[in-house]
Amino acid sequence: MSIHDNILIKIREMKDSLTPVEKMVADYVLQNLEEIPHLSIKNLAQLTKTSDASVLRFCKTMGYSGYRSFIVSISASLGSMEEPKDSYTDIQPGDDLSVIISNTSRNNIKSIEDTLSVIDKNAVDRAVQVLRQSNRIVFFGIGASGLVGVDAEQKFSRINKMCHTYTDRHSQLTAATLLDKGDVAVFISNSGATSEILETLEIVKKTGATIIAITKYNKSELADKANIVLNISTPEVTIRSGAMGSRIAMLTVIDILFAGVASAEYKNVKKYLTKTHNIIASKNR
Amino acid sequence: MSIHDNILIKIREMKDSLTPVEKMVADYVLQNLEEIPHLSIKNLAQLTKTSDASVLRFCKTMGYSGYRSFIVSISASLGSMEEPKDSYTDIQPGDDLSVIISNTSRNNIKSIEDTLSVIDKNAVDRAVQVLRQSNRIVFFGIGASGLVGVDAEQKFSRINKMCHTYTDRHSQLTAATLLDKGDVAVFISNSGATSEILETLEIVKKTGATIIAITKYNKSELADKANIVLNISTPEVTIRSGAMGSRIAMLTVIDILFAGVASAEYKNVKKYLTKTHNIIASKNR
DNA sequence: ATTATAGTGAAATTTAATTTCAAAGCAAAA
DNA sequence: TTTTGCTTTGAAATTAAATTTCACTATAAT
Repeated sequence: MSIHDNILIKIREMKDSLTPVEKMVADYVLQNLEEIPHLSIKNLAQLTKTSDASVLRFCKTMGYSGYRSFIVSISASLGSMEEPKDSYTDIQPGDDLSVIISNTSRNNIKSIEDTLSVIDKNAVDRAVQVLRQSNRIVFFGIGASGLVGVDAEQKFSRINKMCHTYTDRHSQLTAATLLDKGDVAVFISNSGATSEILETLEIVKKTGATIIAITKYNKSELADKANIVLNISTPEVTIRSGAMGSRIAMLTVIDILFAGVASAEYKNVKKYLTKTHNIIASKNR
Repeated sequence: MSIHDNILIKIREMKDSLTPVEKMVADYVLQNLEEIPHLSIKNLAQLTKTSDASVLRFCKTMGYSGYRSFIVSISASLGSMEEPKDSYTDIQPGDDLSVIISNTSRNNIKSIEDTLSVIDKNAVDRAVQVLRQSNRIVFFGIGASGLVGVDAEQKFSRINKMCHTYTDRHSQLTAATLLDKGDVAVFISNSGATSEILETLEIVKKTGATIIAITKYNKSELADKANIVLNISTPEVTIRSGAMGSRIAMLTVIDILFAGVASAEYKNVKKYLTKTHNIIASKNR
């Protein structure tokens, strides 16, 4: 039994196959995880209104060799439970460079981690289906989000998907008008409230194209009107530091979509990827 | 004493103020961390060729109330030690979507973490100085790296730095010719061997502008010829999945440079950031 | 040389963990 | 309904572990 198995999960899983008294112990343990390691078996028996023999039986049933190794395992699980994640840390004036380096990196990492935890797997699934079946894909994004769109275009082009990115109001409006039922419009906007994006959104709505939104986890007009919403989590420290985290999260969502499509259509996609990779490699000799 | 204090560190710190016998125990514990939680105090006394009383004294000296709570703390520390980080994982055809989601995210996270560990703080320091003192900054990158350059341009523009990005061979060559002593050229290239980039590099070399390279940790012509090299670490699974990780690492390096410059010049920079933020916000009402 | 003092382990004591066993509960069979 | 066999349970007995006490040793200071 590995040290990294979380005991909480294990207890919950086993709970159904426990005897009534064992279940009482299980419940108490789950409710009072933190204090368990400091209790003696007798203490725990009293607290659960059972007997020490029953507590020990519980430990054995859970697969431990005795009370001691049960305690050890609980402690390890407690230790591995993520410590209260430090929140995003804005860069302060005059910060030491090594602090800047580590904070910046950590913020970016956290942005990915948090996105992973808010993203709706089901929505990703639908998005991948829609992208696969689409005639063509257009990406809409302004500013930093526009860059994410360009990145997406580069990726999806490599597997021979018809796609294009529009990064300014004018071309977005034009492109939006020309969309059709079988098309997919991917809107990329952290706030979900960028005025240009909303303008374009209105027009796309009328065309019947499927709308995918990549936007922060929050109510927004964009999120409301999209057919599929892919949420990202982003640091709230963007004001001074210039929207650093959100691109990273957005790019990760793009990566996921791309990987989802590429993996599902691997047979076809493989030859494209090899070809596009080779041409670039040969040019770089 | 928090559960999240790492005991290894604590023992090492205290080691000097321990008695000889206690030190023997400390050494054994450090050498055999994993097995300690399963030993009784008598076992440990035998293994360290001391007595149970001494082992207990050791625990007390370390600040624990007894052997039991010492064990609990060791277990917690063991639990919190990061499990062996899995390496980059390529996406396989037909992978389950949730696997794709988590692998993609993890690869991106790992790319940042690894970059953090290979990056040379000193080089970053010099890069920040150079960027601050420069008349203007130009970014050179092709393809995905070009996007990173554009991102950098967006950022540095916001703090009123003269800068521009060139993403194709033609405009790069043109811009390179016009560089001067006080200028900085930032080359962004994962391989460090992109032919267009090397062409441009030759020209920049002659102008006397300072050359910063953002490139993977490896020998390369670019790394050789640059004045300052900022290394990134990138997954080696790029062939099929389309250079996913490296952008993220590159963007993080850009973030670091930007934060470094912005933090050092905070007084001036603050008003720019506020202004640029406000104008965008007001437009989005 | 003598006296503190800190460090140590053996033995004694206390406490905790484990095992054993008999009683209680309960369901299926007679 | 009663009997039988099985499971569950806690009290008591046993064993093991942790803690305390205390006397001995070595070393440094007087």
